[in-house]
Amino acid sequence: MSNGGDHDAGGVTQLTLLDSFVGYHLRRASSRFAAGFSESVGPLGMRQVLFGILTVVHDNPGIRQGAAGEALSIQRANMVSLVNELVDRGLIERRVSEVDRRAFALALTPAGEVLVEQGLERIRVNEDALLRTLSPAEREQLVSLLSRIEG
Amino acid sequence: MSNGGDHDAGGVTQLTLLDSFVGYHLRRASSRFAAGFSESVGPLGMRQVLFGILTVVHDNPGIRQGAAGEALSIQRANMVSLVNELVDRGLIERRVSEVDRRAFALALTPAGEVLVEQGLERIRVNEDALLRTLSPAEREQLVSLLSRIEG
DNA sequence: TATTGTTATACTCTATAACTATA
DNA sequence: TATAGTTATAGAGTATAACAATA
Repeated sequence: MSNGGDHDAGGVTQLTLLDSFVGYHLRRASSRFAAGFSESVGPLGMRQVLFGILTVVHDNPGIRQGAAGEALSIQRANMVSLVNELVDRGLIERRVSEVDRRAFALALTPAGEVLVEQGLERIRVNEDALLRTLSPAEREQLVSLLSRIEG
Repeated sequence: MSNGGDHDAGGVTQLTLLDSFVGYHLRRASSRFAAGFSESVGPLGMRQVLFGILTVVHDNPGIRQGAAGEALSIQRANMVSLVNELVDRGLIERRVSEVDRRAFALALTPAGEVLVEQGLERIRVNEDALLRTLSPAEREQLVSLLSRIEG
């Protein structure tokens, strides 16, 4: 049948060009994990960025707002509303630093600690599901390769 | 010196919790590659999404707009303005499909073909730079591991 | 009825520039 | 003069719902 040169509607879409690029696969895999995060941790009212901030503050109690953003590659200007959101929800305590009155020292509240623990558990379950096709060794290798190209 | 419990300003920020998660590393690596893409291909007026569409159309001349979006996980509604942009810039030709008059058949214009070639070359250079710390075998392994967790 | 593309809309993430208060 | 945080704003990616034309 002539289809006037149109692409075969029943055919498989080719991705030859994109397939050879690492950036393309990173983009797809990352977006898949982001979707999994939304499904599993979203019901706790958490987004990836917000949870990232919580964990950094968990690991570094009293950290300055700017330093927390720096660790996560979030710009100062964008940290403001994100931290506000966490403070408003009672997950983070923000007080003026005693060593530099320009700065804020961030710490988790008890509610914040609880939410971090709940989130971690859900992320673990989610990642185990998404990575089920990889052996533990392959999974380690993936993390190792990725951390070597992060910067 | 007492700092009232504040985080040591000169200390290294810990990322213990995040570090164990694949999703976190994917997010960082992907964002690094996206920045590299912007730097190298951005001057051609290309963004990752737009270039993705061009390559899919290149690989599948006459493909329906919706099928192209599907291959890239772009929703129908969001394809409209993206394809408009490419058509307005003379990179893609959009004509009513001869086999289904509801659909558009997409194809690259000569200018689109040229831009794809230019873009591919720049992406190659960029990826070689970002992946310089990996051996060819490790690079292949990374792509292989990533494609196994994409879907 | 189902599907293709469209419009309208909203939320989030990211980026820049100009401002304030403290250092 | 430089730094920490703020405000305002704009661009881009992504998501949903309702609609018209066609199958």
